[in-house]
Amino acid sequence: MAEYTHLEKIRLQKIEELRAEGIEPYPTRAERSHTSREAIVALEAAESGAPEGQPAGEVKATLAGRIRATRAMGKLTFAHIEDGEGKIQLFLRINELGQEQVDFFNKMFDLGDFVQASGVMMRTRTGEPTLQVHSFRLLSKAVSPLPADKDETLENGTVLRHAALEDPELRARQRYADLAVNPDVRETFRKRAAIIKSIRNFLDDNGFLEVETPILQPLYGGAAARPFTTHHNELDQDMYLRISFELYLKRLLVGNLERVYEIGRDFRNEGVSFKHNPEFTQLEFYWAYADYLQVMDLTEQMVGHICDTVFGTRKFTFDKDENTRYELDFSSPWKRIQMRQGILDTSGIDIADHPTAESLFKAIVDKHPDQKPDPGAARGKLIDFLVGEFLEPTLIQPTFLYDYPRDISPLAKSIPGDPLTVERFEGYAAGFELCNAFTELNDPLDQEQRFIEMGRDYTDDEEEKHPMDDDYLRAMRYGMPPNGGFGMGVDRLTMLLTNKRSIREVLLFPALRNEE
RNA sequence: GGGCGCGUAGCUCAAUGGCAGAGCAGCGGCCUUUUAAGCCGUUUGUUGAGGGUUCGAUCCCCUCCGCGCUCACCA
Repeated sequence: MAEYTHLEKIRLQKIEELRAEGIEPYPTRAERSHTSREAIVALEAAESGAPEGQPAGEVKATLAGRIRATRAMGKLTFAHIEDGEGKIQLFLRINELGQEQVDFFNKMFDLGDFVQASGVMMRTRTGEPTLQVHSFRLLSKAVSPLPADKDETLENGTVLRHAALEDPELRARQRYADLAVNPDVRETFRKRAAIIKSIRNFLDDNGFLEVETPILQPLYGGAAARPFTTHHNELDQDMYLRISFELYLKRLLVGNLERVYEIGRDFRNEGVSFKHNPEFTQLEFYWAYADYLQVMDLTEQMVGHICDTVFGTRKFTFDKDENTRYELDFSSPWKRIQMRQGILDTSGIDIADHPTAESLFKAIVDKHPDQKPDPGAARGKLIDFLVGEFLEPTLIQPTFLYDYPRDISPLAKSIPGDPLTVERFEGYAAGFELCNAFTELNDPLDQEQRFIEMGRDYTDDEEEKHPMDDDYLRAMRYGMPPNGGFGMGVDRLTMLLTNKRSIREVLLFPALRNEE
């Protein structure tokens, strides 16, 4: 049973009074002839002069929206309502409505209520497009007041928001209220939708087939992450929520689907941070007869396409923190840095001189006594450490970092003649990882060996071990075409392109702890 | 999980070891072109929860809950 606040009790009382007067506060149907924007456009069209010198016609409109501000002045009232496209002013006057109706509006209508208003478009003394209301009705009564805010328009035209809903917890927990009062939040999620649509259009136009693979899997794989575990009662079988799409999508290449992609949710039972949410949206594609260099080219084209179609520019501002602003340019080509060279340039260590973990560990602590790599780490993990400490922070402009150590890339194909290195790249921008791709391993015997190594050597953490996927190996044994694969976090791309510092700003309902 | 910080009215925020405040919102008035409308009056609190110290705690201490930053973790 809800506990009502003082403000809510007053509104509940109004609902009763309305019903007592025979007015339904939640009518079943609504009418609307124009959105706020359409009404303003129609007014401007009428003002700009009817064709062939006809007098400007009267613009009649029925609008619907939520009351966001009211200014009652006795015999007349101004209000702003907001719909999906913006705000528009209502003008209620006794001349058209009579004193009783104006008083009724002022007494019974509150901020947050949805209303429908019919009338004629006009301009006020200050020139603001306004609906002169001839009739109005309640569409939906709000019991709880929206988090109050007020917009002040300064003389230079900028809008200053007062008492806006800012608490990040409240905004995430009550996203509905956040969306209702913060138009920029709505805009972010429109952008996000447009980004995903743009990805689909690009891949569809390049001959890729969109597919759906299991989220609920008997075995997880394709990434190094702890899974969520669940149970199917009827089958009496433990199941996992997928941590990647990779192994299922590559099964499809075995089945002669040559270009496939999936956009969907991955689940990783890991920590939560400004760039990690337990569930996140991933894009993966696999492209038969291509290698990682071709995938690199396609990545540039795809991200460029997103920039062009959604934003109309390839230049973006990203505020890393209060004091750090990056101007990013996603124009082709991106910088390309070979990992060995990049590590040498930033840390002074040539990993090619150190083919064993022991040797590399010694080189790191000799050269950088302040650094604390894990003494028990495998060579690949130490290389990863060097990248994270020295190289990654320098990758501000969009950059492909390529040629990765084999032992942290169990699904990627080795470079011919270099058994320690695989054909793999990651795309970086603003210092963080955006995407990950490689020439996919298609040798079933090599793959089996990698699974064994991963289960045995890669980690002591039982949870992180790569489980052997026998069905995947069975698929590979039928023959898999050489191919290039790609994965990208859609949330992180959206963060970069919309200048949001936290993944929670681009997720409608981010994971939060239960409220008490 | 570790460290640091925050939690006060519907929203944004003050304040103090001694009656808990402002603006907005709300409620009652006045006001026929306002726009953070204005003017007069006025209501609203388990100060995140629990415990302790104290004559007295919103403030000091402890525990817990939630959030933020950060480190760890996170191909």
